[in-house]
Amino acid sequence: MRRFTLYDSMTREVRVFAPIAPPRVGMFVCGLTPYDEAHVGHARTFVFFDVVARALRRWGYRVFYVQNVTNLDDKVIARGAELGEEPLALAERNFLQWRADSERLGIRSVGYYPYATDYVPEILSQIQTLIDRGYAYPADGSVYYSVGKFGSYGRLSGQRTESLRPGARVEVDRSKRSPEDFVIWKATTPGEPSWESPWGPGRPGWHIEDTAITLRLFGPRYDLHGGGIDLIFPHHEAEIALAEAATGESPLVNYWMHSGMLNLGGEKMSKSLGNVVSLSEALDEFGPNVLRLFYLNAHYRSPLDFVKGKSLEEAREAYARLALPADRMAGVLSRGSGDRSGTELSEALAKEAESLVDRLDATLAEDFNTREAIALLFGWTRRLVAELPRLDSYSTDALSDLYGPYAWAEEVLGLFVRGPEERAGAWEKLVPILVSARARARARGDFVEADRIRGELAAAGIRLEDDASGTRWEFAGPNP
RNA sequence: GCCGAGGUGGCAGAAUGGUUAAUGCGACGGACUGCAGAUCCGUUUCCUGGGGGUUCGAUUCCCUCCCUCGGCUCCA
Repeated sequence: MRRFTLYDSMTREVRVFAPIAPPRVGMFVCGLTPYDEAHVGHARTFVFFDVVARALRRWGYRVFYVQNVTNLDDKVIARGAELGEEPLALAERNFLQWRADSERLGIRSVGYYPYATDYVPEILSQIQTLIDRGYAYPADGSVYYSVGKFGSYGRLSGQRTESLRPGARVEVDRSKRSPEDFVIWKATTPGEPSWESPWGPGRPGWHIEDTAITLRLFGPRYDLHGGGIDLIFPHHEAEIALAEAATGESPLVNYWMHSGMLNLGGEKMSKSLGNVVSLSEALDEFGPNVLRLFYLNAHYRSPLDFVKGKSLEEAREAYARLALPADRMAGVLSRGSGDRSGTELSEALAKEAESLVDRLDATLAEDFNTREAIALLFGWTRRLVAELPRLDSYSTDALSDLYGPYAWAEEVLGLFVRGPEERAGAWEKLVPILVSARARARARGDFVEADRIRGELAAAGIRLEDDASGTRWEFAGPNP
């Protein structure tokens, strides 16, 4: 297992990671509330934690990555009412859309997506325990957590309850004994999905679902908890209070990681501000590689600015440059069947490729510095551009060695993902026929015909490039 | 008001107690081209929000102020 460090939001310092029961790592990240489509801001967080899980696995840890789904809450119910859709069905629909999008984005590291509503028995028993221990009280059919009872409340966020502004953004609930208390079981009104409970029909509050899930799956303590930085208060604070009060064990989580927000024009991207760009939309236009490069091109804790019509366009240019040698090599390797003989790599270059992979791991192992890793990859691309003209002459082994740093990025960063059509055989046979027809047209000076062929191919997503050695072709546009 | 994260070139965005402060985008000039594109070569740019302190030396550590963003009880 490789040693690595990460910034722990609880201690506010960079710490060496040590799992409770190596090589196993329990990792929990707060997922979506699927009351609507996911947007490019959500995806930043999940791409980052995907990289964390990928890296840990590469480094020898056995990661069980759980990401919950808040498939029922006020927003889901409200949106359902708006659309005339059953709340749970609405959540299911949006969640499946999210799964499809995250699949396209290359997020495949999550082992389990538990639904909040599948953990109602665990939630009810945790609530009972909290009541028995004096940390929670029923009122008007709901149950509230008594924040004042939990001594270390506020440790993660640095918030002191006395300095909070009750009702700053959310209306104060009159059934609470104290304004900082939060609901863990919510009495339902007729027509809403509900479960029987000792306190009457109701549904789970937001904060408690996560601890019910992690207590069940990981036990009272686990290794890593992640989420957007906007969740620190109150959500993560509440998780700590709920779990530690219920189990009597501390700390609930050994390492807290929070990723920065994606801002749009300096503001947080959110539905209420109406400045969202949906993830599906962005994927359709730019593909996963461009999006991932854009996200990972900043440090995960920094706020990142998203400028519509600019950010992803820039990332697309940058990706095109970064991927040029990688795509060429992948093309050469996939076209041939079996091992090709050819020029072998000079020892110096082979060594360079190998040591670069080490440096990439080392860079990422320092609090997941994806930006530095990408800068190193650009360096490799610069290095290989010189090899471009003679790429075809290298042996399979040599090409694999040269591809090493890109393979690393593919494994850990999820870049250089290629879609199935790039491997589809038909194009490989048909495009060269058209390319040679165009070459003949050019040779006899019929540029109208030559440009027509190039134009038609471009429309079909095939880009032609002429250089000294002839005409190359490749797939243009976003990779799916 | 309180808590937290940030403030680096035209833009995005890294890093470091000490030579030219990375990388990418953009722009400009040149090579190449039937044209285009890609590519190559070259040029272009920040003394790191303001002030003070520590130090031989700070952009980096400390203090203070300003600004931006997030949170302040169901936001990734």
